[in-house]
Amino acid sequence: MSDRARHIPEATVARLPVYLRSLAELVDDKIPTVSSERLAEMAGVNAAKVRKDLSYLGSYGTRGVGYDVEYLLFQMSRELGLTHDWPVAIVGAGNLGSALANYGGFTQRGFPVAALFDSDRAKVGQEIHGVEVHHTDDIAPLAKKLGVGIGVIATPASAAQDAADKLVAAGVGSILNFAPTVISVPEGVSLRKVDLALELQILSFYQEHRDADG
Amino acid sequence: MSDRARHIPEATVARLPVYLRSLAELVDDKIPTVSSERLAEMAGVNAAKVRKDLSYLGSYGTRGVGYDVEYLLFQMSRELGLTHDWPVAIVGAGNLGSALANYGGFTQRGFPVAALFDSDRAKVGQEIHGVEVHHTDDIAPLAKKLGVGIGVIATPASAAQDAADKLVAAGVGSILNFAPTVISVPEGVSLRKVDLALELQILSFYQEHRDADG
DNA sequence: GAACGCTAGTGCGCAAGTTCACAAGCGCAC
DNA sequence: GTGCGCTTGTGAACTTGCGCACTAGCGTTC
Repeated sequence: MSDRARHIPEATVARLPVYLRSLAELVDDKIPTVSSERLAEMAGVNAAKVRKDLSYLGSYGTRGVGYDVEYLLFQMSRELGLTHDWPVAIVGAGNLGSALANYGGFTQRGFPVAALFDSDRAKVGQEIHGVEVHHTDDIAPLAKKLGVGIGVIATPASAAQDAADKLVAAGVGSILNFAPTVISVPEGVSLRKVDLALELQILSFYQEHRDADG
Repeated sequence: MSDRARHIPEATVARLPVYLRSLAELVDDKIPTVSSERLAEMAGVNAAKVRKDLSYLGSYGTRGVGYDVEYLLFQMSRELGLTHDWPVAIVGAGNLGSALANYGGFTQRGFPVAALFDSDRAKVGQEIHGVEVHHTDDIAPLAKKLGVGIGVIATPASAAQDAADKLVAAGVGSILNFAPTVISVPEGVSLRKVDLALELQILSFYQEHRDADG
């Protein structure tokens, strides 16, 4: 069980939070057990996939019955590292950075915004949603001091790589990049990206080819 | 050439906008031709993958030389359907919806915000970034009238499915969902999702398992 | 015009991910 | 306690995607 936890496929990891959300809904509705089929429906995937995904966490189901919702929720939270908070640093206090800092969903889900950074000295010292803006030169000492493990890049594309380098230098192990550019990080650092324009362009492709393809 | 355009793999489609951005940079720098290797470096992928991806669009390269940047940029824009604007409708005029409407990047990249919708009558009639807020009941007639092909859902999770249904009823063929929930759409409608909390939870997993895995 | 250097295009084996289908096994009914 | 229905867990086939390594072919030099 704990042996195979080391080899959870990426695709499975990306689905775990979706299952987690579904389980949270079931807890709210006071539903004690759930079958893979029901969970699959809620998560928008195939039932076999649910069972295989969950099997990577261990054998937490009961044949003929299903999964104990609360127990599975706990085990999954533990596996995802959500039993404790992850202080987050946001680099870039422009429109997007401010919006993210103001967005309560982060703190609520265990990702409190511990610090904001910007390279514009005029912004340094300001408070956004109760978080003070610091200069990007201070990323390393401050992020370390605050125990930041996850960094969010909300800078313009031109400043993104520099922000990433500084976050990595500060010991940050995971980066979520909102800047519309490719950034590179050393091996061992996790990197994910969110690019709104890119998503729309992908949809544009399918929209453009809709008629032609039937 | 045009035969195979019908079968471009999803993974390739998702990378095309990244190449497009790289090509735009090259045009800005007045660089006339580019090799697959250089393009791969800029896009953060493998050179062979670049060549294979581009070959789905047609044989636009020259052996021994590389790709003509402007010509490839044009062909790719055409393929992605970016030679004309795609009016977008945003459902949900809360924090996120407003932020998206205020974000100039959409219009700039050919996705003008044609309409905003909200179920809260108090918000109807307000203007956000020059776009009037309409009631969600009016999605069908208005979206059709404005020629909206792509819809963005920025509602709370509880209202997301209803928003999707209304967009689909309005003839919208592609939906970008920001609500933290799974929504279902009829076959033939493209659906992509952006979920910030989910991304952070995925990073949390790798952060939590960093030490154990070496 | 022949030979060489360079780069696109692609066939093929491999890896990752998905799905089917079935065996294992739990709980309930009688 | 025996049998039946239900649901998990997983082996195995299949699909998709990746990347190496080779071939095709353009342009330039001599």
